[in-house]
Amino acid sequence: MNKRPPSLNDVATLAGVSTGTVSRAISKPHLLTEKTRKRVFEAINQLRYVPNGAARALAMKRTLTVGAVVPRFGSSGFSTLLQALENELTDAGYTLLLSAPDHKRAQDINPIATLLERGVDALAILGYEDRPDIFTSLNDQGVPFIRLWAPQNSPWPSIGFDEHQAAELMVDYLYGLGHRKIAFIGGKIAHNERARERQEGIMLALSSRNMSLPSDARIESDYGFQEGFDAMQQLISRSCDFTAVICGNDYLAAGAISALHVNDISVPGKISVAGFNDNDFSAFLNPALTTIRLPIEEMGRNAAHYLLTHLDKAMIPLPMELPVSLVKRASTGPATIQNSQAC
Amino acid sequence: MNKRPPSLNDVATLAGVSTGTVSRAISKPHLLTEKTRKRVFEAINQLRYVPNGAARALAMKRTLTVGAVVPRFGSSGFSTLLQALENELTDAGYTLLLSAPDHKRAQDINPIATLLERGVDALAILGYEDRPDIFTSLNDQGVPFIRLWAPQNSPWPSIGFDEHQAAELMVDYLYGLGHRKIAFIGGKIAHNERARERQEGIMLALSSRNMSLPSDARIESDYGFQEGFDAMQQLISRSCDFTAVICGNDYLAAGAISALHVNDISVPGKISVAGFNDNDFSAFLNPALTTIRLPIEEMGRNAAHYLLTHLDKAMIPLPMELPVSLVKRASTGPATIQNSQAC
DNA sequence: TTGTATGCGTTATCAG
DNA sequence: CTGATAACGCATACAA
Repeated sequence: MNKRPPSLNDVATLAGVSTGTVSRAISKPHLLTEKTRKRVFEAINQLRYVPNGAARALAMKRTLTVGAVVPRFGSSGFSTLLQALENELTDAGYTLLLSAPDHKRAQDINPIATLLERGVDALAILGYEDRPDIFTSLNDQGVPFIRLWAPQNSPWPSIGFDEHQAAELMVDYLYGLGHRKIAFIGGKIAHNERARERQEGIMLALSSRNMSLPSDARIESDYGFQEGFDAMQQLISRSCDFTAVICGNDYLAAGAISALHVNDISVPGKISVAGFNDNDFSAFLNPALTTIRLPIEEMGRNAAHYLLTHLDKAMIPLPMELPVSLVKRASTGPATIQNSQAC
Repeated sequence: MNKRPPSLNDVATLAGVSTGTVSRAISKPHLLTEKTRKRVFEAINQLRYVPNGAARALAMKRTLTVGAVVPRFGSSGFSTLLQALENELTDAGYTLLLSAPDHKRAQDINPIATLLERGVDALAILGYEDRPDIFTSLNDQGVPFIRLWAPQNSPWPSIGFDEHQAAELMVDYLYGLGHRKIAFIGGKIAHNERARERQEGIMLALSSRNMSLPSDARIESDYGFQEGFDAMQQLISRSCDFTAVICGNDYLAAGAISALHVNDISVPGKISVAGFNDNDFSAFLNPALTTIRLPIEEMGRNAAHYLLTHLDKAMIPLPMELPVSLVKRASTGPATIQNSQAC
């Protein structure tokens, strides 16, 4: 017979005080006499009392929980982002409710609705570029939220960085090294705003330096080591005369480098490889690779700060005079070139 | 002025029915007349009603939420594991509450307590090898839980795989290739049960084949690309005469391979590299690397199934006659050798 | 099939 | 400083 876990009431009885006192002992200890406080905590420990979050949430109308929805996070830069977000939230006493349905499931269910039902005080959302109605709706409902890794032009509270600038940085760097024929292995842009912006940025940067990206020097593929390997094999077999390759993310880059090695093409001696660094930097610093360090952790931290600020505001019983849609775009540090030390 | 979000009551009034009816319309639609059901849902849509999870949880004594605690998950195999767990739980209508404090924070706070307060129906726990009291306590409290990636000998409901067997597989494979001098770059074993088991397994497998691991052929380092690179540089400079290297995880392996390349040592021509594959397989299949495919996703799926089964049991108003501590160890498929196709 | 009433465990308000 | 007591929003047993 599962005996019901101890409640505030049980603690109160054991300590010989009222429930109100126990509640205060937990949330506002300074309001109690040394003596009663001690009595209460003794009872709490004795019973191994654990507060019931649901009841608290119901009474306080706050759950101390923040929801995050991202498209998949196993092995992608998203996990780094989420980790940073989680760290900051935890420090502030919040917990992260996660929804990361992979592609197939994303259509069936509505992760945001699920999170809202569970009761989150705020939301961090990655993706949904094609669903502006969702943000409007959240705004109408007064749910604090922020878009993660968002496109530059988002009308909603967003955090992100300038992918175009990152692309420019990269092209600049290679140009400075003397490269005039540059190939590009990018991610699929169909349903990926980030991949799209990256490609766009590359094209712009190239053309502004009077270079072009012939179609046989460009490959669009899924992010992945094997895909990068295959793509590079293709590029080689096409024998167009590039001297540098830009890769849409670091998995592609790592794969590409391997392919070059296998073909006995020295890197960066004969061909330079540069890549956007979606994933954890320290774990992936390939000495043969020039990497654009993207401010991903900063993004997570800033997102958390924005949300927490917003939540604290909400705690003060004042109407939030700032319409969410006008909140200034939070910003991260700029992307920077990361030179490998080993080459 | 934040107008209070619509409640069951509001819906009921608008639809001209009672709260009980609305409640049933949502959870047990089949019990209602076509007509009233329709009326109710119209009201729901009109008001954009979203059920209040806290209230529901309070009334039902279940939160439809599962907590997971892992030590850090940005860029590690843990993210793959969590993704698999999340997928399965989502399909079953559950949501994942995540706690992944990095090392520093793990000491300050108690993630498990936090999760329990938030109200989770069950827990999936990775780590805590040195805190048996925690599991005892959870068991006493009747909280369904499972240990993830657990050591073989855990007395609690656990899921994991045989690291020794994986190590043996690896050594076997290299032995079959003719290697007799094998080096090992492993993770730090101090606070990492998995790293410890891996090293142990390697040692056992080697000695059972009359090979040894001289101390200058063994390096213990943090998991990471750069660390693997550095470790391999060291091994090379020590000029001991190994012909193969086993790496504790794939970051180390990737770094090691890079170092070999930089030193113009052909892989696997001159030196073979093999590594445990903690991370997402498809993203990391390095053609120059022989990899032990670890059943990580299976682990996540099985963990979810175990928990869900346990939860369903709990839904049936029967006492759980099975003491948790005697539940059979769930198992995953065996680890398998993954040959690279490109070499 | 639907309505009514009570309980779930806390917090918060208001007296004392 | 502490004790009653009324919400909080929903599920459910029971009554109609």
